[in-house]
Amino acid sequence: MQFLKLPRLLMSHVRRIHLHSQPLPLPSESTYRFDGIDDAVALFHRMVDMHPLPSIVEFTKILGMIVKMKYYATAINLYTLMEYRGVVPFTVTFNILINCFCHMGRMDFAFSVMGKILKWGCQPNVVTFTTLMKGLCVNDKMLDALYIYNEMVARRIWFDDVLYGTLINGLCKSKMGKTRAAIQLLQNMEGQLVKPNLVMYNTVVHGLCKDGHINEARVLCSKMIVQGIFPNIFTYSSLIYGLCRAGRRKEVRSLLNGYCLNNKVDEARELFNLMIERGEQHDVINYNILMNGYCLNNKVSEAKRLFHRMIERGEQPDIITYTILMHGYCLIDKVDEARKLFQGMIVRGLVPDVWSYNILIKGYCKIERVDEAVNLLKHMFLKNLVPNIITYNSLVDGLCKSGEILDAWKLVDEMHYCGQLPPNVTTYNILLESLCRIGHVDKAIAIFKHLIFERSFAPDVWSYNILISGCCKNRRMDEAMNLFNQICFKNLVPNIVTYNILLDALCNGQQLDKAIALLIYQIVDQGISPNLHTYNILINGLHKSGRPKTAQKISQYLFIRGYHPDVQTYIINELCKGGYC
DNA sequence: GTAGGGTTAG
Repeated sequence: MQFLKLPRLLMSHVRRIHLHSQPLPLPSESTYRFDGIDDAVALFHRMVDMHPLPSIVEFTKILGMIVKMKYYATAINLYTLMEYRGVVPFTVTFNILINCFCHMGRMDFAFSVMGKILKWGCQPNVVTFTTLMKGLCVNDKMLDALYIYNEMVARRIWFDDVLYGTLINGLCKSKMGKTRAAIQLLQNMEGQLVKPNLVMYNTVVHGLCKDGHINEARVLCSKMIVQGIFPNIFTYSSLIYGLCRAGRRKEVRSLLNGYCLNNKVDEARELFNLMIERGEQHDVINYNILMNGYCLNNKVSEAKRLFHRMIERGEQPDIITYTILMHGYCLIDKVDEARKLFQGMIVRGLVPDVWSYNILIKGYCKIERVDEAVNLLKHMFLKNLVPNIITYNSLVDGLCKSGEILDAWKLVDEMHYCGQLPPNVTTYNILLESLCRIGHVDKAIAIFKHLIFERSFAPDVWSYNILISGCCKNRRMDEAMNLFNQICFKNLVPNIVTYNILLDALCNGQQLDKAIALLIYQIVDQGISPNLHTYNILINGLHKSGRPKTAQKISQYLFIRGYHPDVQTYIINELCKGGYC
């Protein structure tokens, strides 16, 4: 009866094989080569019909190859058939099965195979646990990884290098930001038989660089070198990437008009040059990382010079190189320059993708040339490129900023009713922000409620920030506080931007003591880091109200808690000391 | 026997 439970897909294979295939002997040397999945499935079916049955090793080999072809569901179905026909599986077969479930995101089934392993009298081994661990990491269930650890300890299974590698990679990539746990793991390995390797170090170095901890990354590199493990192209790439990012603090950029005083992109360049001088292997990716660093730090001309140098040296720019440069030009509103690069890319035989179109569309929208953006959208359709949500959101934003809010709504309604690419929270936030910007806060709040009821709109903290800011600007503090309280009811957490909006409103309303209380009892107490805006709002507010001493006290209060004021606050404080304020 | 990990860019 179990046969009836086999999926239809498998049944069709079964029927086909019985009707058309002649029994063929197994390849004698037990190495298989398949033209495609059908070929592999056909052989598997012939095998389950043989008398006597081939060994489990042969079945397992084929299952392994099917998994390599990424046909996970097929492998599971074939396993079921095999088991039904009386072939006795062993640990390796089960490991393959677990891998399939992990790839399909079915961790529950993957764990249930553990029960199966024991039922068949087999023992799980380090591969079993590594496979489960990888599945947990990929499916973002890092907390359950502890289970694996406990089970391995209980069963006295030693960690090998693959297991360590899996765990380190999982920790660095986890959404919970567990890079420090990965560093700890590297340290723990010091006394073990299994030694950390270059890839493990590179994974952690990149994790640190990605999170902006460039100095820690450098320390780790030094440790690595002491242990006789030398950096390679990946290590350099991550460090250059990290340095480029370190010089780029969003709030510093916006406040200091693009002049970054703590710019590390020059250090990134030095490292890049060093890498080349040392004769290290380098490629288009290294150039792209540095070019992007220049672009994001408002040094597009430097990026362009690097682009020419790259071509002179015979390195071929790719689609990402062009997109990076186009983005750099769009950031400084030189969209025509970006367009020239776009054309240049096509002349070189490169095919623009959705991403490169999106950069240009966003660029045109930003400089309020929405017609050009719409033309590009039409181009995309002609080229059979499918626009994504970013394409549409850029257009919606462009239409709003050009004052064509009705057209923007029309587009969003089309997205909603068409259903192929429904609007997301960002789309609606763009619309809400446009309404608040032109002072239609009542309308924004009404639409906000309507969207929640009618379109199952799930607002995020940004949706609330937009509305709260709208209320504050219109001196409607009660409504702003009401919305602020709603955030927690929705299981959302206010962020530093939410607080900055409220602080700004309180300072503007001369309610400085309330602002200070908010800083001390809500922001700092809840462990939220104040940013440069927080300092400026409060320190400026206190100075403007003639309370420079309180301003200094607040600075000190934050300083001793590890929050350091930034350049702008420092300048303001210095100016005030000199009596310029 | 045979299964498991791994590093860089928009």
